[in-house]
Amino acid sequence: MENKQHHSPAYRALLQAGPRLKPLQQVHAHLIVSGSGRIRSLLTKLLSLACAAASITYSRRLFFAIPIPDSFLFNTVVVKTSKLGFSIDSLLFYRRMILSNISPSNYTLTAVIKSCADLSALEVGRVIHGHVLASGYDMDSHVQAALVSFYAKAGDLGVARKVFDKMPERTVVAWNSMISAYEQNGFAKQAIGLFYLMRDLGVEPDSATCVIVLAACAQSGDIGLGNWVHEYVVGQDFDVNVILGTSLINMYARCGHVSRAREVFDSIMELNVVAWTAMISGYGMHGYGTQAVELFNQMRAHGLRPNRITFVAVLSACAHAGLVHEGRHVFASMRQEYRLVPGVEHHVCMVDMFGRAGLLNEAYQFIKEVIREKPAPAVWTAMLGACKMHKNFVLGVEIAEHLLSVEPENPGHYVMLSNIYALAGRMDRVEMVRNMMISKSLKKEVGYSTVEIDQRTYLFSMGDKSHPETNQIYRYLDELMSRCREAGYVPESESVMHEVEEEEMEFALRYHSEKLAIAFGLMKTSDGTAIRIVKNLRMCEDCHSAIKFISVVANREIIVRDRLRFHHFKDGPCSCLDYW
DNA sequence: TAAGTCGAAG
Repeated sequence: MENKQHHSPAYRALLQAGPRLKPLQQVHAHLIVSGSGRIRSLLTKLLSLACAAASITYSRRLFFAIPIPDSFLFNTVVVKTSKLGFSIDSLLFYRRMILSNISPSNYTLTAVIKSCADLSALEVGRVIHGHVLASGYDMDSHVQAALVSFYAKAGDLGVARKVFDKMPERTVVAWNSMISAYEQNGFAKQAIGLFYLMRDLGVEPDSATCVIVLAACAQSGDIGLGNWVHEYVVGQDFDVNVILGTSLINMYARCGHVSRAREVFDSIMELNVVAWTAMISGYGMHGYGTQAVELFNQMRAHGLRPNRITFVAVLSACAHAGLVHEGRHVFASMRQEYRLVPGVEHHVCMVDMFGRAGLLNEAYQFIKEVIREKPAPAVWTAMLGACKMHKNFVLGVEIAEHLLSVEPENPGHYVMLSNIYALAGRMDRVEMVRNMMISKSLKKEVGYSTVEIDQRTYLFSMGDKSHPETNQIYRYLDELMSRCREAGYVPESESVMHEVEEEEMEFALRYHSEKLAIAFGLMKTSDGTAIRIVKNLRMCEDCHSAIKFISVVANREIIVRDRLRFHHFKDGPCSCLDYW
């Protein structure tokens, strides 16, 4: 590989071809004809460009035509395939490299660790971690950062943190990896905590940090930090590209500020499908179905091709806004215009849409006629929700029992069945289902709500007594509820199982976490301030009805984000129009 | 002759 060879006409021809398949193949043919088809340096450059051209088939053919690949060749092919997302190929080349007794470099190792991360291949990754230790590259900062994100993606947060803690010096990328590890595994609070620690230690966030932290803000509803990050982005003059922009859209939408989300959306120069989908779903979760459908149509008019996720967003927007006609139309266009085969998630949206609208027959017909193969449990779950909402006990019980037979370990089905029995007044059956749950030691996910007051977040769970002002909060809530009753609120006895296992029914209903959080919010803020609640589960019907009354008697706007969507309560009615 | 971190729904 002498310098003058770099300037050879053949080499220059390769450079001129660049990472483009056709020109490369032309030069390759020329090399063979002119007799220089076996020169190692030329082949190496050719292979490297073929990889860069993202042509995995051609790259593979080239590689296997080279008799004894050297370490540089192996490196090239492992690194490039990993980067292009051909993770399995990259691992296969790596194995071949090891078998050929060629030691991997730190570059090779970071690449294969990334491949394992993309594949969530925990076992293979562990083996490669062994190679890292054996090769002595365990102190390389790139390798370490890759390991942190690998363990996070493969689901072992503990080891990820261990690797992170052992790093002698942490680059901003290492911090990003670890913060993202928490965020991706649903620990938004820990992610945000680590972000504050990073700042305290004087590490400057970069634009990737912002993307990650915005996702954590979206997850936990932390609008305070979300706003701060947005200001930081502007202050640092970061390029608000489509990735950062989409993160901002998502954060604002999920923190309840749809109009801010829209402002960001309108400011993005190169909108892609992901950005459009984020905005559509933002409208959907606030119940703005018409805007969601309108934006969907604009997106199509711009010539962008919606993907499966876009369809989930539009269809669920239709479901949450009662737009049955539009939803039908959109669903039909999936196949007809885009040749996309609807999946379980789309079927669920449709059944949900019919169900919420009270069209139980249409929902049932859809399941029987449109879904050809055996309907997935999720589809039946949506149907079951509709039965509960519209009090069709006979069908509801039938479906719930079917679901229990297919998924006997899913606590949600027991809860639903129990609730339906409760609605039908069959308290004996309610008791029975509960006992089944207890005997199987199944636990429903614990519900909690948070409320933000003066930039601080307070967390409440059902019947929570951990707060120092517990007595005042409960007294305030009791007084509030009695004023609601005077105004016409009637507590419902259904949905008791929503978050409760053993507590007494009435106690449970009265002290659901969102009511506690609202009571605290009302106590601590002045008239005119909107109360913002984030809840991890769906709200039960009793709370939904109670909050309508609270918004009247306390004369406050109350905004609740539950697992699925937003509810804006103002002077009585809720923005979801009871489509929830 | 190169690398590690980041986006949409459920």
